[in-house]
Amino acid sequence: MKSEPDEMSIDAALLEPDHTIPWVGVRNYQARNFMRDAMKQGDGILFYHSSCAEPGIAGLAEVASGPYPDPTQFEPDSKYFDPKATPENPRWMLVDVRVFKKIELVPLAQLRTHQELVAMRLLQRGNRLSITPVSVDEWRHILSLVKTQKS
DNA sequence: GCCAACGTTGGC
DNA sequence: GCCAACGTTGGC
Repeated sequence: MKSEPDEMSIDAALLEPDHTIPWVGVRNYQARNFMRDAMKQGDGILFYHSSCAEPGIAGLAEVASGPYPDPTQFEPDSKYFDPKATPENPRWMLVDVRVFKKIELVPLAQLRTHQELVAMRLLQRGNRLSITPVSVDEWRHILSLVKTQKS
C-alpha cells in the first residue's frame, strides 16, 4: 500500500494509538475493490513511501479491520469529500492498517534489481495503483531482504 | 518541472 | 458505447 510520507509516513502511523490508521483517501475503484473484497484481517501489508525523495518499502503492517465506509467521503471540508456519496450509499470503502514494524528502507531502485520481483505488480511499467497485490513468493523474498539489511 | 501512463468525464 | 480531452500519479 502506497502512502505519501508527507500525508502519512511510517513514523506518523507509529504515533497513532495501537499503531493503527484508517486508510482514508483512496479514490480509485480498483484500489477500493482490493480493500473491500480481497484483503482480509491479518493479511500482511508492505507499507510503501511514494512521491518522495527516496521511494521504497518503509515498514510492515497488517490489515486490522474488515472493510467499512471511508468517513472522509461524507465530510464537506475534506479534500476527499465526494458529493455523490451518502451514508446510505457509500462509494468508498477502506480498512484499518496496523503497522507492526518499521524497517530500514528497501528502496524502489533496489527492488528493481531483483529478478525474483520482476513480475511484482508494484513494479510494472505504468502502474499507478496505490494498492496492489503481493504474491507469497514476493512477500517472502522481500522479507529476506529486510533480514539481510538488518544484520 | 517533465512526462509517460493510465483513469475519468462527457459530448455525441 | 466510442473516444477525445482532460486530470492524476509518481518516478526521475
